[in-house]
Amino acid sequence: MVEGPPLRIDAQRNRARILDAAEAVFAEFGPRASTEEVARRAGVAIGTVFRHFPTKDDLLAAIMKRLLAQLVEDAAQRDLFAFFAHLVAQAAAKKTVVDLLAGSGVNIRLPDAVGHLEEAVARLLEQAQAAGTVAAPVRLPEVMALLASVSQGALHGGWDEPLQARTLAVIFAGLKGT
Amino acid sequence: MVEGPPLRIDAQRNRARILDAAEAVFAEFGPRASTEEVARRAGVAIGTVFRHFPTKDDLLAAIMKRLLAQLVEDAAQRDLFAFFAHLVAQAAAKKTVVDLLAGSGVNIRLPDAVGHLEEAVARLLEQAQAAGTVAAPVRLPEVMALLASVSQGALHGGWDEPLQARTLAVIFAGLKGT
DNA sequence: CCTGATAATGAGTCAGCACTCGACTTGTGC
DNA sequence: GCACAAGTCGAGTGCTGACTCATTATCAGG
Repeated sequence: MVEGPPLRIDAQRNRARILDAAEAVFAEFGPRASTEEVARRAGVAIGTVFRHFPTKDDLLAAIMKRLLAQLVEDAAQRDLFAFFAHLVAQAAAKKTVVDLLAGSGVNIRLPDAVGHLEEAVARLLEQAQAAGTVAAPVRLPEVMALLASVSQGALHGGWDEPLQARTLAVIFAGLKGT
Repeated sequence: MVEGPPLRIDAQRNRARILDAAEAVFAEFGPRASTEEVARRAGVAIGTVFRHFPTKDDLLAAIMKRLLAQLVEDAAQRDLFAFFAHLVAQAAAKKTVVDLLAGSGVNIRLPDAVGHLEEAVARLLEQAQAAGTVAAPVRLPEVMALLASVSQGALHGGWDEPLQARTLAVIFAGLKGT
């Protein structure tokens, strides 16, 4: 993360446009969408995309980082159950995050960004256990696993709202324990 | 499913080899693996693969059908909980089934094969509810959703055995109800 | 302004992969 | 055996998509 001299303002603007376009495109078509499509939607030549992100994976990594940061913020504003529901509801709209949470496909490692999300969820878990809405023996790893699973499922399965609710109900009951 | 005249025996043998190779290759690399690799591992020229399966999707569909049939059989020999555990344990070894259960990526429709699996799971669910190990209000769709989710999660997350157990414990508790 | 550095452009390169097809080989019925 | 349909072979085709680079346009400091 070495910072050279600051970017020229047109470069900053393009960089931002590219990130926005990439987020939209990858959300719509998944990570397999072409870089050209991103460039087109950003209103920029393809060379420009590669000047800012030398590799497609770099571009992916950049938007993942943004999306994860967003998730951390979302987590801070909800309790554990609401966060689950939020993730599921958003899953379809955010193919990319979900795919990342799953570590699927692309060659990306964002250990610290994921770490921050884990911390946020850890806090929610503590609160829930303090409030007695989640049983004591439940630990963070299985909560993360369930979050990842359920968002994957929701994404690929295209669950409708009632199904979301019923599936989450089972998981919530499980977290609460007997 | 119109059957022409029976295949020559060498053709039958090659067809079987191709299916086996495809199952192995796609399990290892996912559906993105190249058809050439399948041909290589089957010890067959690429043209032969395409003679038997005019399209890559046809090949995918064929092995999916086999794998689903296998799953139905597995289901018949277990109770619902054991079947969950079985799926999770196998997930990593069977990228393809899981991806199919999810309907992800490839253009395949195998409605009846999936239907059979649903029937099998429905039977397990009935039994479990009769035995009181699953709460009455739980319905088939959420059970299927959980199966799909958890196998996705296990696949992409690379869970180790203790994590599998703990995650399943939460879900089982949820199914059993309060 | 002017000028050097910085950025944008987009046609072009290269590699991978699904799929084709004409030449060749092999099983099969007589 | 023989003839011919059925099957196999694998180099070739076309397309897609990541990435490059010489040229051109734009910014920023003096």
